[in-house]
Amino acid sequence: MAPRSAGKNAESSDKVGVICRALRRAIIEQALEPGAKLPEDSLGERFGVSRTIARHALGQLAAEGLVELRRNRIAVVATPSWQEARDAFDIRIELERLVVRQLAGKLTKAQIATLNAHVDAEDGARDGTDAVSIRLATEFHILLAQMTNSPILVRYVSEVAYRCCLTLSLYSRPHSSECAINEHRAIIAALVKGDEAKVMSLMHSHLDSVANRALVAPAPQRGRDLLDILAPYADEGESERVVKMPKVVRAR
Amino acid sequence: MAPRSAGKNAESSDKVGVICRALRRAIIEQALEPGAKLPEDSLGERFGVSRTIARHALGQLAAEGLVELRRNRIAVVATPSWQEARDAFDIRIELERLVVRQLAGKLTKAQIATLNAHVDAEDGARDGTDAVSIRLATEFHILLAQMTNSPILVRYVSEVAYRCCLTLSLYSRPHSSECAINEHRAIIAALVKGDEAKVMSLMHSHLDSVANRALVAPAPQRGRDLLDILAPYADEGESERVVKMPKVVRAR
DNA sequence: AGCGCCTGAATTGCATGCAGTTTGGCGGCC
DNA sequence: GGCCGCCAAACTGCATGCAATTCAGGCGCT
Repeated sequence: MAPRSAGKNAESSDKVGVICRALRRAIIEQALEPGAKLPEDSLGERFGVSRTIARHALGQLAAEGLVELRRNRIAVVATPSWQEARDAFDIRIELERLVVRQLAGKLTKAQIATLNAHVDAEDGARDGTDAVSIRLATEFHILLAQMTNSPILVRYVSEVAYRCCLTLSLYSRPHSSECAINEHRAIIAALVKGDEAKVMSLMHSHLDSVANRALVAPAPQRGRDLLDILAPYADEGESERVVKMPKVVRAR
Repeated sequence: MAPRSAGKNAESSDKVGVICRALRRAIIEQALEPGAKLPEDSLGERFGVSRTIARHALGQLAAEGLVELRRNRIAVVATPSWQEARDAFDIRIELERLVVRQLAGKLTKAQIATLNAHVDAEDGARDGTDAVSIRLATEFHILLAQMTNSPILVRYVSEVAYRCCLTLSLYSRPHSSECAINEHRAIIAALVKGDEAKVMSLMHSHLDSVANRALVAPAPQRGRDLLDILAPYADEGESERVVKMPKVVRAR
């Protein structure tokens, strides 16, 4: 909540940053599904800025892998392939092992309190929407990364975590996140105890289980990613030759 | 060399991409030292585009951590702190272990040939400038990452490798890179042999040795990063109250 | 001489305008 | 009826212009 004076990257306090954060959040809360169109005009209008700024924001998000930018085409929310999702989780596991390795036994009391408070919040939001639960769970991991005081690590963990979030909305069954909360508690406990090996294996299995629960199977027989792209829209417009986008930018 | 149809990110074939690649290369070859100013006009003029495009390119590079963007201030080539450099190498080690783990024993003949050719090129460039050697060594690692066919991994390894390059120009002694070449050859051999554990430990020690050779010491008594920032300019303009930038954007 | 203010040049922040490309739908043709 | 080509609308790619901010140097004051 605090302004977080640590430099972060190129989007603090300016309008581009506002748009980026808003879109990121909308994406990970699945208000914007993969494949949703993001026209520069609509974005600019929605946020009260010109296309130039909206465009710049899209560029940043594309660099993070959250949106896809094709030349002369409307930007869309990224639709990672199943393989990319798998890769993202692999990378995430390694990065987060690094995080907890650096953190084991080195947490301050205040940090421990912060983490516990966050997990309590996760617990409290259990009866809310799935989207909020997912966001909070993701933010727990980012919170951990931030405690390493390594901006680079924060950036990479954040990015890859967001990316994983994105894939959850594509390939995941509606899952209960209770176990995740317990696993978060276990990780905090191990971190406090300072057992480096333990906490690394906990984190590993935690992420691995999330990945396995989420990335159920390569889908029926997905030889083409076209199927993946159409998957979210399979429940309506089945008689049309070409599937129209059910929701565009959601506002206006 | 092929157009590489794989989407990559938001900067293929457009002018922004050209500028990004040029600047990246200039930075890792140390033609642009950390702290060098990058005014939008000069960039635009140099590349024959408008400020808008130059600005966008700077945004992308900032997202990669190669340039620093401060509001209302001229963009500069990033000057990572010693700690950030250390962190970058830590992350890089983990990521590249992941790379070689996926690659061990799975290289095609063509890939092996490509790798060997690259190392030969490194060898051939040994009597060239240091900058070229460093670039080639870095590109070897990126080449490896590309062979995983994981775009995400490619992106992260590239970024972090570039970042490490950047730090080399700040904290490294002029080192001979011959040993690095031999280590590269050893890694290829182990990859071909398919010994996963061996290749991972080789990669680990390879990067670790580079890091240790490079990041010699925390510098005299760097309580302030101001010292780090001024370090590259310590050899001239010593009588001035405020140090002027020795070289601006190098062209015009 | 040293210090601070003040002013102009340099530079960024951002919106707008125009040109080129894609899109989607309509009408004609087979 | 189905298919192909054309056309207008939508959208992006990019440059330019204007306002706001920073920066550098000079001037006056102490």
